[in-house]
Amino acid sequence: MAGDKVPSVWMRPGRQGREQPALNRAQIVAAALDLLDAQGVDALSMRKLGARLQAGATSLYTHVATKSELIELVVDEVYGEVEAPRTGDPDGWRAAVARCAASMRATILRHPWIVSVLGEAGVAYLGPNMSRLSEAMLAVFEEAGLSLEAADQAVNTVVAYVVGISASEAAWLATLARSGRSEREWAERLWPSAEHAVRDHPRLRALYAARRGRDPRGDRDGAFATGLDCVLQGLTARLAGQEANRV
Amino acid sequence: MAGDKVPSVWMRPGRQGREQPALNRAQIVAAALDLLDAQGVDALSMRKLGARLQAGATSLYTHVATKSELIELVVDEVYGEVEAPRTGDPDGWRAAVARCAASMRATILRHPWIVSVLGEAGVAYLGPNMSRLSEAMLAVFEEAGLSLEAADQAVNTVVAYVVGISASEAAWLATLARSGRSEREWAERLWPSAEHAVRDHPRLRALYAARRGRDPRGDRDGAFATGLDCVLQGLTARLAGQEANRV
DNA sequence: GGAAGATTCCGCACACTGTACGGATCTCAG
DNA sequence: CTGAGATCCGTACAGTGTGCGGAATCTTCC
Repeated sequence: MAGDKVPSVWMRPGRQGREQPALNRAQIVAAALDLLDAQGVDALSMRKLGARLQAGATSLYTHVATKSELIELVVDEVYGEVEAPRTGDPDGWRAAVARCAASMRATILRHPWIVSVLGEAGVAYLGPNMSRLSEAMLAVFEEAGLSLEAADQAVNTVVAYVVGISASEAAWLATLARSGRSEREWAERLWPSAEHAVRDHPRLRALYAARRGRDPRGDRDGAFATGLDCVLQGLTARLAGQEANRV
Repeated sequence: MAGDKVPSVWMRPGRQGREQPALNRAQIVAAALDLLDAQGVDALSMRKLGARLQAGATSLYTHVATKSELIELVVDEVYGEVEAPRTGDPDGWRAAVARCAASMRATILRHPWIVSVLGEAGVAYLGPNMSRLSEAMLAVFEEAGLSLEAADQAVNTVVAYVVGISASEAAWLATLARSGRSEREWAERLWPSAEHAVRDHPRLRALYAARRGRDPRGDRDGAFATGLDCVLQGLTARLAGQEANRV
């Protein structure tokens, strides 16, 4: 009877004796991030995560209330990778914002699974990293001459564009990763289906046809920058308008 | 591809007696949409969906290869609610695009769960409704004077903004719906947590404080329109630039 | 008629999920 | 030494997507 239950703590060579707690939040979040990056969103289960930490699944619940909470933590962790803009950038606010936007896009593309988690994470606006980022962008726009309300507007607009376009790119990348094929090959395979969908749509057909031979990676950066330029252009105009109103 | 069988929606009396196939794609997709709208994304399971159609769970697999495919179909169905812009709009291309964008946002807010499914749906660009929408927007931008490539750019930019901002609004609404509380009440409850997150961020604190008393619903429409105006302004500038280059 | 083949429906089973619960083991304060 | 509290985890439960095999029904051809 007594030998029935194995005191598993002893059987864990690296980890036995509890001179220190074996698990902690930061560690769990980091492992979850690893797992997500390596295997995608479907592979994140409490059991697998526990295994990766040489711990039981339910042990995690000592440090994390629920899986959703864990995901929110991971998402904020990812936001931590975004390079926030600084006020007083010698290249001007536009360059600062553009750099931040590029960093944000790169971060999302580095973690494509984040798109499928965007709904779960709900209001992650309260995480420390997201807060830091928002504050920094607000500061830059204020410095550029916008009121706080207008700066908020501007931040929301820019972030919406960046997240929107990065999400569609990331969704594409994630589908690729799931299928394990190269982009060219996959497009080739997709083509018949696309062709059908596109039968009555000459413009779409022309676009698809034009893209067939080209490397699709190359002009995505350009497309992002061009669109961002549009948004910033609009903001600049608004800024000028506000100054005009002030005078 | 589309099941061209006549909708056998009429009387299904007992459940047995199969004078006509009892299930079909369109019906399943419609029921899934209903379920999602009524109960949110967590409530969509094959078993529950089957029950709602008075069918077994695995029966659905005769008409739908996989749950992901079903979701893609539902997403395209939703896109079908978006009012596509028409060329030759008497109010000009800008108004046409703005109307379409507003319709798109309204559609997303009517189905907030779509955010949590945006990752699954992956490349839904091939659905008939999404295709129709893309083609229509391309046509409008072409009419405005853009090349096909530039029009594609423009469409992507506008859609990214609209989806991005609507997604963040929808995520908020979905969290609200999950908690079943009124927006004001929820914000009240959230406040302490927000206050902590915002301790070292004066601009964020000012924004939160300013929003405390106000009705948050009212200026969201305005915020959307303002941001969209920015984007369109930028596109207009680009259009002018292109014309200048041509001359 | 009746037989052969398709199509549709579904019960069962399997592997897997998030997490509630209660007990085991540890550390530390008194 | 005693208790309190933190931490870890085995077990269990309700629920998931879906593969499989069989049953019922419809269609087609003789």
